[in-house]
Amino acid sequence: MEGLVPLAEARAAFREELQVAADAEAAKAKADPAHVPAEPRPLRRVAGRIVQHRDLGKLVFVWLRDHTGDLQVSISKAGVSAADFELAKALDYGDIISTEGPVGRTNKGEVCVWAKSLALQCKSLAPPPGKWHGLEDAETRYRRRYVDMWATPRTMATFQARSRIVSLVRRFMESRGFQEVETPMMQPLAGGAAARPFVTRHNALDMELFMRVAPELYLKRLLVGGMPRVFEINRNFRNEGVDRSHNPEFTAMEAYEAFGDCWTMLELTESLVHEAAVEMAKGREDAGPGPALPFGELRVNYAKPFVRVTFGELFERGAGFSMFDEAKVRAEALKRHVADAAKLDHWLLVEALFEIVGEPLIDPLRPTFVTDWPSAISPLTRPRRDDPRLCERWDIFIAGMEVGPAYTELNDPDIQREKFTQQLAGIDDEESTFRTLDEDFLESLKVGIGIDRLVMLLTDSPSIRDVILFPLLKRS
RNA sequence: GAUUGCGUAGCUCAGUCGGUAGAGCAGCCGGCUUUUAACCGGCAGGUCCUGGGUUCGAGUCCCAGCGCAAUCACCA
Repeated sequence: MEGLVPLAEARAAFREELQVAADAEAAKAKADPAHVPAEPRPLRRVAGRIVQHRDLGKLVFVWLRDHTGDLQVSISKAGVSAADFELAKALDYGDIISTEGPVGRTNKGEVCVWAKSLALQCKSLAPPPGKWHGLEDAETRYRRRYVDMWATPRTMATFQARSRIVSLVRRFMESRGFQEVETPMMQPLAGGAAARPFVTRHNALDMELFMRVAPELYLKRLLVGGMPRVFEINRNFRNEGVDRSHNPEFTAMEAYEAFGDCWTMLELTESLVHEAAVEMAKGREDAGPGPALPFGELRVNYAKPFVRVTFGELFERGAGFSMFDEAKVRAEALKRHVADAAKLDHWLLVEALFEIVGEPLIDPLRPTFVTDWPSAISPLTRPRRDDPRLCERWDIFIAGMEVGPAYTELNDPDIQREKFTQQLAGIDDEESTFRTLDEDFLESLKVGIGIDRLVMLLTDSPSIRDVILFPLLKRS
């Protein structure tokens, strides 16, 4: 601790009446480049964490950082008390100080608060990570996010963007007449999606419980109970693998509307994603018209309308033959070494082939709705009246990622049960355990949007761990 | 779960053919009143991820384990 301000001194400097009159960004805006501050120049009181410290002898420059950005403060020996100047020289990276003084500029034009006084608010005891590399080690960034947040400005910006997006989604859904609800995270049966659940248990009730894989079953019950339009923004938990676009817990917005159809939900999703992109494009120099936002090497254009293409058309373009041609589908599946191709049902082969030959044809630069999925692989979805082989379901793909599905819920209990059982016949036992039959029926339409993936796309984040504050890691 | 890569100072990284553990920044001491990765002089700083093995000698080669990353599988 040599050279550091003694703890007792730091504690003495901690003043409860701290008043932050203006944050760093406000002070900077006050000092418009063209504007010469009138005398007497306005005093600003600012506080922040020190991210630069240059001691020139009788003049000390520091940069303060808060959630809005960085601001320079200059402390001259002649401008402050002897004690304050000693403090200024002893400051370390990571310390939090408050200071007060007139806003001005340095000879080099840098906006700057010329300190008249300063106070240490919080002493940093641990050496911070590098001042210009930021924190680059992924493991440290995820495990010690609170360090990453101030050491890496982009991290702070990403999570501020996430808050804005979630807020926008909530306001958007409310403006469309949807009511926000909360449904159980711990469920006696994990239903609503074909996924492996986490198992937990309630001791007093001596009861096995599952962390939900989807809110679907409960949201539908709310429709049965008389709420016509509901949505929930909350976590789902799936006991599956982890990769760049999968975290064991993830946030989804799921919405249900009674008596709607899936084409109105398509328009709603299109507008929602578009508006979120417009919000993110604000004040961004790298955003183009549309708006177009960068995602890695791509520039995704969110201009309305989004691309619409049918499942069958994509399949046929990729495979070279119709998905209804059972012989060709089977031959192609065998040729491409689809797992268990000999045993699987025709439509499960179509589904597998679609992923191989169809999905790659989707333009990653344009949000794309893939519509009219085969009924046989969507057992809970209402078939189209004009062609019952197809159903009222779409999925939206952006930059090669599946962001969310929507479908019209089947409301005939007998047909549903029959198709469900039928589909299970083509699936191995372990997986079928976790497909739970839905017992509540009402005509409705559903949409689910993966919030994490949407945030990834709109903030140009390559990994889902970059948009989740505390992603799951193994114990170190 | 499988494959591949990575793990060296607080941070970012070098480390050659197996031969005394290195740099920049951060830290400490000194100097400097307009710096923008400030600069100048000096000092200090190591469980080379962990455990075995080969060798006269291992950061380096071999085996096992742990963690992270990418790809694949599962899934959204």
